[in-house]
Amino acid sequence: MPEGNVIHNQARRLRRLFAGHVVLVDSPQGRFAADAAIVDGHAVTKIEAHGKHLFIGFDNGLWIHVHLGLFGKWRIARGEMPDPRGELRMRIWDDEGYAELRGPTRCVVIDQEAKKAAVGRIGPDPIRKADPEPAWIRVQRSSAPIGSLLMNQQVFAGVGNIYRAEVLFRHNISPFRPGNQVSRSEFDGMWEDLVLLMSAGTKRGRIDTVRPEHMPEVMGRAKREDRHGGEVYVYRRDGRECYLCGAVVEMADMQGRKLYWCPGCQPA
DNA sequence: GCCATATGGAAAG
DNA sequence: TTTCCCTATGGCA
Repeated sequence: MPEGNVIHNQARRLRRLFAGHVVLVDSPQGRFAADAAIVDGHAVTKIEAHGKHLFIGFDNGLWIHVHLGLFGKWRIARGEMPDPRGELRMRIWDDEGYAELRGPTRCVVIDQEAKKAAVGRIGPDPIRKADPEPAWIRVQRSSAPIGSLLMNQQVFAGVGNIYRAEVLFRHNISPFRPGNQVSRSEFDGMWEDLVLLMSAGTKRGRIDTVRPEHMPEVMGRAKREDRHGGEVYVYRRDGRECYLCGAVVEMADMQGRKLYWCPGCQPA
């Protein structure tokens, strides 16, 4: 259940474990078996994360392309590989460690050209400190709500439901405001914030968005509330009071995903 | 056991 | 805009 920060974090861990190593690859579940055989026994040359996409490169010029989707999970560890358990789509391992992949939306072997095309399909990734100009152009020309544009991977690669809700809160912008009514300075502010928040999220392996000066207010209450690994202002806090203004945090469906915002801090 | 839920995205209509 | 896919887990009987 990952946003871009998690994918970049996993890429780093996989890199530390396997970069330069000859590895074995299989698919206990069977659905990746034919593809696994193509890279099995080859050396890993590089591992890249672009937005929520992960690419594992091999010395035969091919790549494993993984997208976790909503349910996908990696288990990455040093030591001896355990016996297969559950629906195990793919395993990569050597003498030093192993990685297990379950439930991905996408896991296929592709060539260099297809890899390049996949990267080209997505927008700039804040974690890669990409040039935000293409995102600004899309936002500025669109009448779609900014809450929807932030989730569009062709506009902002790697942003997911938590960062979407939180960055809008931090900049006091209503998720329903059309992209073409977002100013350049508001866009720049959100982009810079995403670079910092998502980079920090990559290092820590969790999402924290509460500013240091607000931590005292938050900590007193957060303990009794929903825990999901980080401290946030509005994500999954619907029905509870905003930490800053006291208004009740709202929730609505936006294109099939749950959207959270504070009507007090983010007026329409 | 059953049901709802989850940080996502593509295909179908 | 709706439907479908992928898997595990936690709450409830």
